[in-house]
Amino acid sequence: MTPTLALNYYLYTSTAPPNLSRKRAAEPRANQGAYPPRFPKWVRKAAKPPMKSTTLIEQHSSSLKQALHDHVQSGSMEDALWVFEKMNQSDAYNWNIVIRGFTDNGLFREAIEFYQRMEFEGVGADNYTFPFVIKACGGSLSLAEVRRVHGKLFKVGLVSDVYICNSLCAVYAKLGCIEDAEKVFEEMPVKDLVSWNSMIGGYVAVGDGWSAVVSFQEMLVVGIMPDRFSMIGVLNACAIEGLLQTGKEIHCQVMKCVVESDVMVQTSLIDMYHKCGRLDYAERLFDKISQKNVVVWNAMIHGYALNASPVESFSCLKTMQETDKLRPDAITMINLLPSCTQVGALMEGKSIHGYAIRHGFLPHIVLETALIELYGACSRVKFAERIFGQLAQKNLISWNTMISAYVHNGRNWEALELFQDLVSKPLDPDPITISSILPAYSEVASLGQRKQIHGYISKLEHHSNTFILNSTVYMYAKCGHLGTSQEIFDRMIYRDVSSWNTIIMAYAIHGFGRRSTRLFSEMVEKGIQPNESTFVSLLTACSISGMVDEGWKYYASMKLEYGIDPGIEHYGCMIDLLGRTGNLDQAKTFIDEMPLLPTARIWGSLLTASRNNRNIELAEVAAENILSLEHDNTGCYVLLSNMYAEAGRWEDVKRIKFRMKQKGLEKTIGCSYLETKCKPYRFINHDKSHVESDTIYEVLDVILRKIGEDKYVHSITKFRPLDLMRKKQNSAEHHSVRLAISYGLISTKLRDPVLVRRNTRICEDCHNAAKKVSEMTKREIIVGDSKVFHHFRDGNCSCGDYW
DNA sequence: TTAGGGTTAG
Repeated sequence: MTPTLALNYYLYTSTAPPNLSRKRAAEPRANQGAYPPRFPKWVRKAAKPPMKSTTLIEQHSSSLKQALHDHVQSGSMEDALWVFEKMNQSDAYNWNIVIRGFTDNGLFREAIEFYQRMEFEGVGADNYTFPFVIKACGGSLSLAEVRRVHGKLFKVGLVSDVYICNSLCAVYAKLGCIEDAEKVFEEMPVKDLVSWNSMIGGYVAVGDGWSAVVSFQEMLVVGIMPDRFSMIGVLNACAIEGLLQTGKEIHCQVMKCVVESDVMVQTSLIDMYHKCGRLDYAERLFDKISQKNVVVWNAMIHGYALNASPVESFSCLKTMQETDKLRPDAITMINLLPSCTQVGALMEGKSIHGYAIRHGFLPHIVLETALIELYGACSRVKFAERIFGQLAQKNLISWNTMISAYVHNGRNWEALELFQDLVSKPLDPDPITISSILPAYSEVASLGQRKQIHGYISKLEHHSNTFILNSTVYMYAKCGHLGTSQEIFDRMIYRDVSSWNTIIMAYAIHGFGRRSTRLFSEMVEKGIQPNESTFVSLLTACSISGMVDEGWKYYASMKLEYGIDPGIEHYGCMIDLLGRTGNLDQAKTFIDEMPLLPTARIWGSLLTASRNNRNIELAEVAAENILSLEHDNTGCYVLLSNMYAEAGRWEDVKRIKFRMKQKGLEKTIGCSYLETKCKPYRFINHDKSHVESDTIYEVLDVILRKIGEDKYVHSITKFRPLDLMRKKQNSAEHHSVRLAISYGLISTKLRDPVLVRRNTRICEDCHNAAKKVSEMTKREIIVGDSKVFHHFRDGNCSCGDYW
């Protein structure tokens, strides 16, 4: 019989099994795997224990009690039960010790079942029994059991016991039922320090930092002196709400009382300063701690990651190991991984993964989720999938992380499938799930499917959540329905800074920069404080709409008026602006002088600028830098190859193709999508699969004749004959975007715009043709490519011919 | 013999 089975055998039969093991019933939790284990029904339903003679036991009752204590304290629950069966079982004291033993050893289910056996045998539970039982109910996350025990308290007249009420407050809050905790607290005739601490901790547990701070202040008003637990609780509350000033005041109080040198309080202070964005305060405090433990080092590593200082995060790890001779634990790994994710440090992330395996930290759901995020961010979807597939337990965060990994890597169909899978599970999607999946809907789903998800969201508990509405606004903008975005935005009762950032960005990607800047002014007038993302939206608007002077003005005001330091995204927008005006040298100098390490996104901006200004040398520099950061950036290879082709450098085209083949990379097949009457249609170049293909081609031929593009004309004319032949093969005449526009013109209402979406950038020839078609047909044509939406009207494009 | 505790995923 295995130790766990033996333990249950004792629990229900009180008869010794033949091969009694002296081992512990179960090892303490090393990780968050499936624990405690489930037991077979036949063990649970074993017979009621027979009555035994207690004469001998009574003679040795004192030594038996000592033995019971010893076994419980050492976690040997099997032995404790063996002793218990020899004791006086009408004495609640003995039952309490066993229940406490189970609870302290994480065997919550067993604790509850043992209490039920106590009830069954008619032994009256007392004021000591219930705190242990309530704690066990909390441990097993059993709200129904807590309520049952709570009801019992009324019957036995213990509903006012301060210890029991404190336990109830803590457990209700832990299970997310803060109103129940508040009710118990309010009805307590006597409240002590622990009661207040339980409520402060309870508010923190449900993420309500403000109420926790108010509770703390009320506690001081009624004359109760805070202890270390109060300080830790209220500092957590300040961290949640970003209340730096209150946090500093608490720090002053800490300095005045005995808890000043308490390392736990100091860790909470450090964490609070990090979460309030004050690395400097956190560092100063950290340096003063003479005896640093792993937890305080972990808090520091986490703080650096939180404040976008990944290098410092890794330096911390080094010093912790070399100077303090401390061994990193699973939490160290969890705190380090976001730093790897931030800078795309795949090798370092893999080392951490290896370390975690070697040191037995896995399975660990938080650590594994952090690994999924890392691999997702580093485009290693297969690794992420493998970890996700092997998770012993999946929680909502792990599902959300895997969905985000798919979306981040453009694997939108897989993301949708996974989301559907999640919906069929008992887990309820939360605002993070919805905001993660909506970009996939905006990329690949049909309008019908998007309306379906919108309907699904409106039935969710969080349907009016600002976070979800912001994502919905962006989803409609990203799939070309800017009007719907504006309608949802207008109907929002509460708009936060992200709502404004979203709508500014929505107009930005559609090339309506003026509208974006007007919205920014409106936002400021309404007293909304812009943040870093506001300026990303605003600078994107200026960049896409070619508003160069305004761009520089906002870039300057960001720091001067709002005290916001430019981040990598802002620098990217400025390089786009410089590229637009043809200042390639300035753009390169800008990159060289940037205080941040250039990322692939930065080099990507330079590459776009080089392409649009036909500077192959600089494009090569940019591309090499991108490929040194992202070896499998297919788009980068393709763009460079197209530039060589346009310049007639066919040897270089061959060289790029060879490199791509060597790396197993394939060019993304360019597709154009059109939706009419909620039916999606997909076109590839020279596509003839559509049932109305003949009509589409006939209409296209007529249009091309009318706009003077019926003969092969290319933007670059200096080709050798052989090159011209190669070019002819790639003629834009029947490119997918033209086929989609042609079908759009004949299948939609006359006054409606034709909306086409592409998975890759629209080529220059089709861009020119679309301008002419809009002029000739007097129809608005909208083409959303992989970067921006082009609104073609009266022969002009909203992008100002730069994209 | 009872209650509350620092760092951990988007």
